[in-house]
Amino acid sequence: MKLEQATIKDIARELNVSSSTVSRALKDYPGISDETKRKVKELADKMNYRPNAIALSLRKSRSFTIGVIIPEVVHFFFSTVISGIEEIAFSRGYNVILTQTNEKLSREMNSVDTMLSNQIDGFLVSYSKETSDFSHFTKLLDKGFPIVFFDRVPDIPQAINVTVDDFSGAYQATKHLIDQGYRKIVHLAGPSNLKISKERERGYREALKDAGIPINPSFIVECTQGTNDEAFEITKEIFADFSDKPDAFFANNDMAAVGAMMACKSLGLRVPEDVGIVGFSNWQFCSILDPTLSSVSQPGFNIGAKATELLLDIIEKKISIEEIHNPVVLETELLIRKSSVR
Amino acid sequence: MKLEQATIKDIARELNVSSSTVSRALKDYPGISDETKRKVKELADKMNYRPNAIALSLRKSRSFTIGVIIPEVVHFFFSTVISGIEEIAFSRGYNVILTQTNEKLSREMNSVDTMLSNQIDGFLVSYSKETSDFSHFTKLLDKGFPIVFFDRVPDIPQAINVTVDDFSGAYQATKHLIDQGYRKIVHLAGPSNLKISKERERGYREALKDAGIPINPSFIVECTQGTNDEAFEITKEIFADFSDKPDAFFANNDMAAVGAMMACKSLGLRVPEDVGIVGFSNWQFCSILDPTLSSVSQPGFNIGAKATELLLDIIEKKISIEEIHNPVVLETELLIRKSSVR
DNA sequence: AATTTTATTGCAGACGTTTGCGGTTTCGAT
DNA sequence: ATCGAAACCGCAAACGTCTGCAATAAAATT
Repeated sequence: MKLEQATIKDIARELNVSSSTVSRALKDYPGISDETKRKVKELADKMNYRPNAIALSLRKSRSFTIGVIIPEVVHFFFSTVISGIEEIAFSRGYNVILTQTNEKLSREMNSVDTMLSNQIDGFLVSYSKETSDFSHFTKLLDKGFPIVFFDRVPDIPQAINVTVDDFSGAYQATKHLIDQGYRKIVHLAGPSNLKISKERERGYREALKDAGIPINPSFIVECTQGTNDEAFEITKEIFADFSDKPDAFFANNDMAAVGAMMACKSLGLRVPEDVGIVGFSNWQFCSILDPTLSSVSQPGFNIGAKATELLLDIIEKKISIEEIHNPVVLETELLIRKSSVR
Repeated sequence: MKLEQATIKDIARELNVSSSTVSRALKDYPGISDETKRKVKELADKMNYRPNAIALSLRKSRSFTIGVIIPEVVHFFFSTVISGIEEIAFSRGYNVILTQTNEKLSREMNSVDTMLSNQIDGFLVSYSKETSDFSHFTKLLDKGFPIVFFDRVPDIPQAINVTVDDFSGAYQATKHLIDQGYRKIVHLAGPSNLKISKERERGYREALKDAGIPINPSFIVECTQGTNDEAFEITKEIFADFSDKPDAFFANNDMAAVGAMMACKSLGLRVPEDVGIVGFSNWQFCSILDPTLSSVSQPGFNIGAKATELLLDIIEKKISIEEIHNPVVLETELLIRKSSVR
């Protein structure tokens, strides 16, 4: 079922000129008569000529395609990032090829391989939860291959990273809870091998410290899954087990916050009167919950857009890797809604 | 910054054989001595040889890449579909290249063009709201180029479509409301140029008809945007303007249902006691709303998976286009939650 | 020893483009 | 009439891979 696409050769044959002439005419090279250019362009139009990008890629060893590797597509944050990536890539004439790792390292490595053999010009990656060894990336980085990491970024010197200010977001969120009079704040933390989790926890700790509130280690609970069911169970256990009941939750992500909220409701606790809750990420649903959920917004679209701009600038050598000494950190913003204001 | 990838030629030079021999050895062609094969493979391994997919594509005029065109990535339903697409494509050795149209026809046509010039093997498309002329697709279809449409599908004979049973889902939802004793059911409809909107409305009408409830045309209101804000306003207007107040809402999508729910709450109406609400799509947030939102679930992942399987089967000529006489219709399922049970 | 078979490899051209370099016209100037 | 310079165009090679065909060498057959 192949499409019989017209090629430069076809045009050349029809017009009794060489393919070089056609190629040059189409590109308005100097040294081709206006008459020839006109004829070539006319025929090209008529034959519906479309340059074969594959042949071009081979010739130039460039594909004008970037590879995106993310853990999961079905995720509000990541889909927003993709949108940002797609937008910039499209406007600058690049294609986006996409794979999700489903949080599996093996698949991540596999994807890197097939994308490389497809001659992509660079990578945009947010690595999987399983990834702790980055050699499949450092090997490439060391050869000068363009890679930009976003959101989940590795702690290696060569890497170019685009992140949000997790620390500040978490700090603001916790401080806000304190300002509202909450004192016994539980932190539903994320997987400890992710830098973002650590940063958010650090923000939480710092805010407590600055307010002179002692940190209760048992108030920091790791939610490895990050699902609302998990957080629901954990929250119920907390209220059942602890003699010192908490009066607020700062969750590592919105889903966990929802779980906590649901658990509180099921225990007859009112939000925000009895318990304050703040999430992280500002997913779509925050504003339609009851009560609406306060959350730290991450500019997903901008992350994608910024990372792509950086990558393309590097690919097109508009900037050198050395220029980007320090990581790009985008601002987070605490959106205060009803769940944390009493 | 190009990656100095080892090529077949490099291996050939090193081993003092021709590139043909290397090519054949790597593929275990007959007629190459085991000794040569061993040496070639060893060196290929050592040199970290990776076949150049671009060169292959050029040679075979096949790219093992499929193009996906969707209106928006940041959309629970579509991201789920993408996930299904990605899963099947990956397992069958295909790449996925993605673009979003942002509901713009011009961008849709543009994407078709650049993907074609990238020699993709086939298309997976859900067209934009602006698209009413399908000539950019029919031109290809007539030449036998593989395209599978999903969700938003055109009503043209050549097209191969994967949809869900919108009619049945809407029918079930409406019937459920009737069974629960609601009588004055408003339908928040979708854009009328989309087939899915029409099907859903048809299901709504049919269910009313079968129950012997007369259809009130003013109870069918088009929500062109499909946002909760829009539905919020529309719902408030309905309660303000109509002397005959409705007691239930069946929305074309979940966001509209949320808008209706919020409007009801703001008017002091209780859900589900005073007003029953059912949405469509079963977005993630349905089960975390208060009350939880009944909705018709669309198997997004399966839609993506099924559409991709079909497309790849056609590409690989496992099935002929003629074989697929009637469209693939996947089942929808009404998930009854609290918002519609009194 | 001559001939055929078999096993193993190489040549060359193709996929569609681009591009350095050289070739042919044409024309004005001497 | 001769020369030089524009102006215009074509040749051929290259990107990396595959493959039909031919070639060579070695082994088997007569």
